[in-house]
Amino acid sequence: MQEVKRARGPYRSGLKRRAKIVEQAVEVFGRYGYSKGSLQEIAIRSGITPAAIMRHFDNKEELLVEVLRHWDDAQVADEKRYQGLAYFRSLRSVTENNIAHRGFIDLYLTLSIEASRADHPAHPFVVERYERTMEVFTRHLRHAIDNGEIPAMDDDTVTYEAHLLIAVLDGFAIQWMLDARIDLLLMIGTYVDAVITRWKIGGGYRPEPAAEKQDQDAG
Amino acid sequence: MQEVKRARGPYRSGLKRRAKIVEQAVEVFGRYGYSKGSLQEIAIRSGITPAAIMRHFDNKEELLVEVLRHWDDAQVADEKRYQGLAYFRSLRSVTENNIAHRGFIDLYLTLSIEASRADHPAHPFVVERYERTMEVFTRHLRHAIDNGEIPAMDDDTVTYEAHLLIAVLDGFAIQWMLDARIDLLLMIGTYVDAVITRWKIGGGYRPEPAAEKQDQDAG
DNA sequence: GTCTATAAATAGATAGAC
DNA sequence: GTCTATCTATTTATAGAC
Repeated sequence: MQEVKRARGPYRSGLKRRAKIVEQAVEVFGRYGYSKGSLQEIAIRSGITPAAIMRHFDNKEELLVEVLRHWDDAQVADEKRYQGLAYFRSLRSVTENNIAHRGFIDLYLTLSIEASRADHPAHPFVVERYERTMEVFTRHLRHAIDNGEIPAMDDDTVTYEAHLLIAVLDGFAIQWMLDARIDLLLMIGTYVDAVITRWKIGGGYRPEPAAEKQDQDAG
Repeated sequence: MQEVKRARGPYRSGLKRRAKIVEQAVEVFGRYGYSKGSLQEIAIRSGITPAAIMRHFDNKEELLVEVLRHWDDAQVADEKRYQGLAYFRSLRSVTENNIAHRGFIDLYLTLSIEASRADHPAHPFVVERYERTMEVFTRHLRHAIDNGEIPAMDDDTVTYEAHLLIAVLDGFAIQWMLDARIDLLLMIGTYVDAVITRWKIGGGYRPEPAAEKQDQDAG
């Protein structure tokens, strides 16, 4: 995380300062959200003044864009290294990495909620990132099916399992933010192992549109 | 939801106005969060001035407390009407109710993230509410076990399943906030049905502390 | 490239008239 | 009980010296 982009070019010190600002912005936006996270706070942490930040970024929104880009770079690294079930197993090490850089999880959750309104500067980014995650999850699940790692599922089930996995990851992250004592790695690892086992025995969850439930197994 | 507390006492009109303020505060805090949600916005929606709000509540934090109390009243209603698996089946109608009053879901998620810092005014409330939900879920799960509705699980599994259910509910809610077109009721209903089926066949998920996974089933 | 000083807008909160 | 007017603090952003 530190010492990235140690450029030897003509403006190396400028870039280092800029990287420092972005690094602190990740933490501040993660902690307080984009709206409430102030340039003042970011400036103090960077050992700088708000006015100096405005020399590096035209406005606050530009800084947010840079933060999101920085965040994305750190996340898409392992995406191509694993295929099928191996990809889902790798979510454990992804989680380890996220825990080590807590600012990113804070930022992700905070922005996911804050940017749910369409007029938020980060809204298009958050929506696009969510759709990309859905695409990645469904692709690897289909890959696992096509290669015989797990039995077939229909399209609705594949889509639902992807939604469910994202929900579990996000939901556990919320619990971890609320109480850092919980073992996030264990909870996510347990789910990943369990869901892979479930997929292998053909136990994908299939959404059934409003079947007028009879509660027939109630007593 | 409307017309609660139609008091016939000496100060009935005052209470009606106060209720109106709280009602609008739920929506504003839900939409923008507590910090960014302004008294100005609440005042305009209530057809009133910010100064008038301060006559009803000593400060902004007092208003938040009232909002949380109001929210809680609406939620704990059905808690005692169902036991064991029937309680988990009732989560479907709870979801229907939540969808009908979107402001509460917004408020819950927004505050869960925003109030994760210990210095937030709503932090103790959010933590306590989370622990209460854990207690309710584990109690009903144990009730289902004790009454023979489902096979036994060890304590760690019961706890994990409660964490997991909360994560799924929260995670799906996030997705719904980000894209209101998804069928939240179907997604939650599908999980509830599936997890009950899974519990019945003795398929509770059991967390296994760091067993130095061998990846032996990798392919 | 960073600083000090400051502008312009908005926040929560108070005073006092009615 | 609600209003107008105002206070203080904080926000993003700009101007200009160094």
